[in-house]
Amino acid sequence: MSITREKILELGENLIRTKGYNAFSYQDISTEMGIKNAAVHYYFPTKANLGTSIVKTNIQRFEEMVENMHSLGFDEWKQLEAFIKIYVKSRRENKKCLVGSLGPAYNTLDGATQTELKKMIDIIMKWLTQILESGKAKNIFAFKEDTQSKALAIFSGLVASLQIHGIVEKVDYKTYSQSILDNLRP
Amino acid sequence: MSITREKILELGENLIRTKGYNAFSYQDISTEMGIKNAAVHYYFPTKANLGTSIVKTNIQRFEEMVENMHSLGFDEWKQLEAFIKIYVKSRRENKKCLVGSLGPAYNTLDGATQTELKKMIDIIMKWLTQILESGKAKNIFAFKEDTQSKALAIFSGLVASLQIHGIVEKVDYKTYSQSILDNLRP
DNA sequence: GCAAATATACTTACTAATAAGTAAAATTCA
DNA sequence: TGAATTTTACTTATTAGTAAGTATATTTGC
Repeated sequence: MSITREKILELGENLIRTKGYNAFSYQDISTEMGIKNAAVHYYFPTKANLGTSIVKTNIQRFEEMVENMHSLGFDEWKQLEAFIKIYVKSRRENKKCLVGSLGPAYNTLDGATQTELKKMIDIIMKWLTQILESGKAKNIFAFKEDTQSKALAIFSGLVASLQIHGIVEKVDYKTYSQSILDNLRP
Repeated sequence: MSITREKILELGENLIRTKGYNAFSYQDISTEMGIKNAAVHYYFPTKANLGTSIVKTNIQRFEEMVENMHSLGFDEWKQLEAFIKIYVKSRRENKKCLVGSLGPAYNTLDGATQTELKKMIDIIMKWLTQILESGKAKNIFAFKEDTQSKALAIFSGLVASLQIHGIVEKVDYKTYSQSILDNLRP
């Protein structure tokens, strides 16, 4: 795959995660890369196309991580820990996550982008629910709510706390993210 | 206060909460109201001005609600329940909350709007922390995490679950929001 | 091996639409 | 009347998107 294409995807993702989908333009990308905006259109004919590709790339990245964790024999605790680490890293880099960035703009997104975002959330939620379920069975996790609600609470908590932390620094993010795990301890 | 001004504020807030700050225009408001875009500029010279006013209105609304709950003698449980109800209502109306809508666009907002949004989050977080703290002391609530983290978890959970629920309907929102309270039961 | 054809990776130079914002005139209302 | 409100008629800037052209590789046919 082309290096230019890859760089556009990377820059586009960063722009979405720092300014939001409707606040970034092809000019932002082209200027940063020292190319013309038509060159960006060469790789991604429309902005919707670029947006969809960015979400697709993220789904792939997540699925590769899960596969990787399985092949490394990670247990449920270690898997959840690794997932939380993605958010700790995002916080450190002052970036929101893709779901939190695109979520509020959902109604303005192209149909294809909406479908991919929906798919992404679905994949993450399914994985998280399954991890919590089997972790509970093995007595690695303990919680009283139903698994779906617990999964949504954890995921939502990570997504929005990233946004809130980007605005007010109330609690240390590391402390907060650690409390998620502590709270699941049997 | 002018009825036109009030209607602009209301419409603006709805637009932010359904499309996001950077996706709505003065045209959206003026067309909907059957006036010209210059008339909107008469009340709110700039978009930043309108955005700031919308956040300020929301702060006021929240503070009035808290005052009202105090004068009605609501205990900590009832207060938290009332706060959660705001989110259940938003979900029913298919709207995100202001914090969740403006959060991802924070870096693109005007300085004054940023300040107000920061203030709003601060007020909500302080109130929530205090409710949890005194509720715990009275044995109305029980939780093991530190109060700040718990407050952030609850607030973040409400904010982002609204966004996620607007995209995928995994869990019934009522069930989810109920689990927040159930989880705090001693 | 080499010329012709074609694909790749762009640039130049636009267009059409929409954005925020403004100055001045017209209207409404008290 | 005079102040508040709203329209008319703009400007300026930016946006996504496109048509046409170019240099450089790469492939294909002979």
